[in-house]
Amino acid sequence: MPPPPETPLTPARILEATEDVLRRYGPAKATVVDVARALGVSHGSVYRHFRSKTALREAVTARWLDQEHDSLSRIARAKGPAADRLEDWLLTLFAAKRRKAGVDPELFATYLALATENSEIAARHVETMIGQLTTIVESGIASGEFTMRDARATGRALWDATAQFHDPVYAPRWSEPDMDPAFAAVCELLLDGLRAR
Amino acid sequence: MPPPPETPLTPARILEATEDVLRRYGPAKATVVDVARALGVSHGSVYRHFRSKTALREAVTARWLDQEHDSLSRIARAKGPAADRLEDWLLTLFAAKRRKAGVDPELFATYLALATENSEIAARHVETMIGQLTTIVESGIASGEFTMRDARATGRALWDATAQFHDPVYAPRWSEPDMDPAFAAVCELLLDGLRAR
DNA sequence: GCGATGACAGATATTGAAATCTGTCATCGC
DNA sequence: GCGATGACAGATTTCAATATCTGTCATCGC
Repeated sequence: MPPPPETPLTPARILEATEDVLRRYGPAKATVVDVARALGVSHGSVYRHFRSKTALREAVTARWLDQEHDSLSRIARAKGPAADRLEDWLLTLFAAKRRKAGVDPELFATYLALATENSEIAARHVETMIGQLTTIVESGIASGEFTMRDARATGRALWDATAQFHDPVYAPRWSEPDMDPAFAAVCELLLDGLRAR
Repeated sequence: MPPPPETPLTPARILEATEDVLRRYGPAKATVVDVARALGVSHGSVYRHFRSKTALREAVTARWLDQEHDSLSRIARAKGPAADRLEDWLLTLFAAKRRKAGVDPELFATYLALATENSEIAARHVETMIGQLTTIVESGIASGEFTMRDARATGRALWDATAQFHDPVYAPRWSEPDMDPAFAAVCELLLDGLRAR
């Protein structure tokens, strides 16, 4: 542990340290005191920037989830047939979640904990995701590919129907061998359903 | 606690007592000693009929899950359009799960525990359910309503896509107000997908 | 003045000793 | 002979004492 460096204590530095601590100890063991120690400050100083330990965890998780949003929203707003973009979007989401669960298990566990507790952050993430699905559905309606009335209800239905492939509670199954065909089958069924309208 | 009645100790009586004990204490607190006490015998006698505590829990849960199978399989094998029967089947399944979660929370918790541990019993239940879905899909193919190649893969996809409405990990959400429209939206989407083929 | 500090109270987690439970089996009584 | 028993070993759970953590705030030093 280095002595306090002369850089000022900022929310960004605290988040960085929190992420490290969470990765090292996991959400069950990581403490605010650990974070302060990693930064070479007292834990009181951390509380100057974040209201509570929960707020810290949420800020880290929000940042972590945001990485995902960018590439997905690019797909959602791209050109081409809505059905193709939808499939691409779902596949990319599934791949990203699977990668995160494997590569960053402790941060993934943090996210799972938030999701289980019905955190505001998790709810917001879901809303963002459904919003992007809705965008794709709307563009499909605009282009005449789809004809349903309520794009948002359809976006939510797509989100619900693919829960197995993005809800963190299912992460333990994502490494099973038959997940890819299962995903493909659900995807195909849903796309057929959309085109039918 | 009545003294040992003169009835012989049978697996059926033990299951009955186990169910009572599970309902009273819940899966976390119920012990084999409790079951034996309820029957007025020593716990060694219970082990004469069931290999382990796990085997007991599984036998109780299997019996409990079987109640569901009958009415569902009647729907699966009934006459009429496959799409209607499928909707009926899914709706009945959802209603049954929701009812059990509310009326019998301790036995439901036992089932949830088994499902979480990847128990053989839970896997068998899933196979039975997918089998019934496959039956409906096959009858739809036979009647010309549907035209997909692989009925079983479709059955599995239907099961996966409706996980939110039957997987016990989602039970806490089943009492939320927007579950019924969400179910209807997913159902409609899936049925459209089937008819499209 | 202002951010940082560390002592503090109450809440939560850890620990280790004691109690209970699971599963086995030699023995009992009918 | 045969199902039932209860003592037993090892695993697991409980419980209470202890330690650590969270969140606050009066005080410090720059």
